[in-house]
Amino acid sequence: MPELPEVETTAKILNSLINGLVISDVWTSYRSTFYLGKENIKDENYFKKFRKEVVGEKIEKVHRRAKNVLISLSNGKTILIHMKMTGHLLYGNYNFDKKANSWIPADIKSPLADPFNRFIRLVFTLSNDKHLAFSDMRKFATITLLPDHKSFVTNFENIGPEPLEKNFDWKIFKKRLLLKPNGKIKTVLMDQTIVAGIGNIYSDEVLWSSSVHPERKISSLKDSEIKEIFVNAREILKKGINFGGDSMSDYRNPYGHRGNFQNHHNAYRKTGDRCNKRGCKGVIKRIVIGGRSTHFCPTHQKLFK
DNA sequence: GACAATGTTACAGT
DNA sequence: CACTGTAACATTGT
Repeated sequence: MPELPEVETTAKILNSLINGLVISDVWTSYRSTFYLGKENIKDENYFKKFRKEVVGEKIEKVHRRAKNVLISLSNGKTILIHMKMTGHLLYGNYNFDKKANSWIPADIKSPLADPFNRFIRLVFTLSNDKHLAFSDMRKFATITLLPDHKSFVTNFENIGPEPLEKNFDWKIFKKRLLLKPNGKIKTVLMDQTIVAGIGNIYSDEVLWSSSVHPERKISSLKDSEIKEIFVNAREILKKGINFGGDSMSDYRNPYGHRGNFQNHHNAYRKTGDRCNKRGCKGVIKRIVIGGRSTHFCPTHQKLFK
C-alpha cells in the first residue's frame, strides 16, 4: 500500500472502525516476514509469542508514521505493520475456510472479495466478532511488535520528518535535502531518512508539477526550485489523501474499496502521453533512476537550463 | 517468456 | 570510513 496517502487513508479509516475493540485472536499463514522486536519470526514459537502479547489487549488507536500503520495497544505495546509493495489491511466479516486453510469474506459479493484482496496472510479476530485481515500478494510486508516506548522511539530515529506536519517548512526541507548534496532529487525525495512517506508515484507527480528534472543534483537546485518542490509535495500528498489514495495497482482501503488518485496522474505511468502542462507540447518519457521507473516530461522538466 | 510492479535493505564496489 | 548503485526478497499481471 504503499505511500503516505494510502497508509494515512487506511490508518484513519481503521481508527474509526476498530478503536476501543479488543483483539480476541490472531491467525497467520506465514512466518518468513513476521517480526517480534528485532527477532525474525521464522518458526511457530515466535508467532505464539506475538499472539500471547496481543490477544486480550484493547486497541487504543490506529495511526501512521512514515509508511507504517501503527496499532497502539492498552499494554503499551505497538503493532507496526509495513505494507511494502502490495500489503493492505481490510475490515469486515470473514469465515475460515478449512479446505483452503485461509479466510474468505462472509459475503462473496462484498468488495472484500476483490481479486487483489484474496491474499490473506494475517487475521485479527476482534471483540465484535469482525476481522481485521491483512492481504499481501508479494509477501514483502513485515509485522513487528514494538514492546515499549523506548523501542518505539528507536524504531523511528532514522526516519525523516513528516512532510504534512504543521511546523515542517521549506527551510527544514532544504536542510534535509542537503544531507545528500550529490544525490538525484528523485532518489532523495524517496529516501525515508530524508523525508518520510514519499515513494515512486508521488515523487514523479511532485517533480512534474515543480518542473524539475528527476536527475537534477540536490546541490544544483535553486531555493526557488526547492520551495516549489516543497509546496507541491505537501499539496500533492494532501490531494492523494483527499482522493482516498492511489489504486493503480492493488491498494484498497479497509472497506475493500479503491482510491481514486490514479485517475489524476500527470506523469506516473503516463509514458507516451502528451504532457498535460498548459502550453507544453512535450511527451511523457520513462527512464530508470536508482532502479525505479521514473516518468517525466523532458520538455518542461529540463536537466540543464 | 520477458518484464514490470506503490518498498526496503544487504551487500559489493568506488 | 563514507557514499552509491544494484540485486534480492516472492508473486502476479500484461
